[in-house]
Amino acid sequence: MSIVHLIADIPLFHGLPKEQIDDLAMIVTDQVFKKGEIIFSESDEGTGFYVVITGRVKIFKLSFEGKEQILHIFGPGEPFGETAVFAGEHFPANAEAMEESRIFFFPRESLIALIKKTPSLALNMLAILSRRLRRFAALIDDLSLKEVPGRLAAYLLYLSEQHKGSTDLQLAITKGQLASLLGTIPETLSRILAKMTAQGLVVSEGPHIRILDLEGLQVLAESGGHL
Amino acid sequence: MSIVHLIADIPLFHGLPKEQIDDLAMIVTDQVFKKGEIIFSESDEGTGFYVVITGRVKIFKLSFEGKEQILHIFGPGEPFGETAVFAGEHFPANAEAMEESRIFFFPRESLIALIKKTPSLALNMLAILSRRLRRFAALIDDLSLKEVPGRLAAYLLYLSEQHKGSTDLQLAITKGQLASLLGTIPETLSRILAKMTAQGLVVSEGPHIRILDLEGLQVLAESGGHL
DNA sequence: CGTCGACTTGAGTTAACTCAAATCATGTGG
DNA sequence: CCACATGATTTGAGTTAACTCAAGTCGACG
Repeated sequence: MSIVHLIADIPLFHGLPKEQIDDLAMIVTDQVFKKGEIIFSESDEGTGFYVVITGRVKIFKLSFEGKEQILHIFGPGEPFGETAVFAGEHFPANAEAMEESRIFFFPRESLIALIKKTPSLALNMLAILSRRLRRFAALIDDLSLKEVPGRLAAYLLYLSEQHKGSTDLQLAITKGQLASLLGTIPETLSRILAKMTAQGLVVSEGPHIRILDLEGLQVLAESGGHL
Repeated sequence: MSIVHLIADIPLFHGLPKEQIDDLAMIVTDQVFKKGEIIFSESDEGTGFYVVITGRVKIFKLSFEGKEQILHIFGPGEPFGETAVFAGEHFPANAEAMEESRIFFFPRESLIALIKKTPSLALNMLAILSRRLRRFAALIDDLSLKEVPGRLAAYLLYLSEQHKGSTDLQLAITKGQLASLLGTIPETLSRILAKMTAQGLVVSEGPHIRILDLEGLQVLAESGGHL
């Protein structure tokens, strides 16, 4: 597929006139990152923003001792690194390709110029940032006010919703990564899954998890999460 | 001061032509909330956004058991509740006046219409949301990867920077609220302050905290925080 | 002076952590 | 096709930071 079509397919740019898409195609940088490659680091200067075309990218923070907290996992069509364009000089977190990924990079000035010309793009961008703020608020809520079982239950319910309410879930990430996403470590996650299984809430076999007691999980997620 | 001047003084609206300020003045709702009054709750529909004119407002989440996590404390000139305008139907958290506060309310449609007309406003708004995302990322980092002493140290250093590097700090909030801001409880905060005092890092007398060992605090904040 | 809220301190409990080791799946080179 | 290296996951044992509950202190204000 041509660069122009790939850009036009990015939800952020939906509805843009052809001319401006062409402009974007002129200035885009097309890159491929291998699995595990760092796209940018926390201290790097943010000279532009990125969009995932294929593959997956994780945005994460690292503690002093090396423990990681995943903030986002982005897939095709999703932009990342935009806050550096609008707010500051450096990126607030690290970005790494979780698998071989094709990434488009757009320099800062062109995005700002484009937004000035295109109100609908500004509103798209505002909507995206607002949704992320909302997700962050939920994550803070979870980290601060819920225990790990509650977070896991909430996550499983979220996955279930994504799949139209299916109770047959396939993890797209490893359990270690899930642990990092939930703000815990693999050992703890493993133990809690074992407990949930013992209580008949779920069945877990490798990356496949089946929800047995949807209501039970809901109670767990809402009540802060004591198993 | 007139409504028009008050609106023109809001940083978000800086640089707007007089005509549009007048438009805003026509549609603004001017409200006063007493200390402790709820401005909106998590489940409320977000039909617009707010700006603090005088006083202070806290944005917070509540756990099932009633523990609170403060997400923001906003003062004069700062907007809040905007994410509901761009992203969703309901507010993602609760808002309460921490003291008697004068609050302006702007309905959703007028803000969106204004942004369509005014690219610089869009960029202002994007910058504000980006800065908040950044702050949230830092908070998530703290909650997930640092222990309470590290968070407290980081907060004290932040306060010191706000006051041009002064080591004489005056808390603008109660220690209980500080605990909630740091994602802990008053008892824990009290104990940690006592420990820090015992180690000669700070002196704490009521709402007044003096930093004795700036470097020590920096080490504590950066290293995750073991006292 | 008494009450109320804010703060501190003590004692006991626990969720989640660290460290260590065993198990399992996968894939590669011989 | 097998043996071993690699990474993911699980399980066990011990430790700890931070929590809950309870009690007491302190200061401001009516």
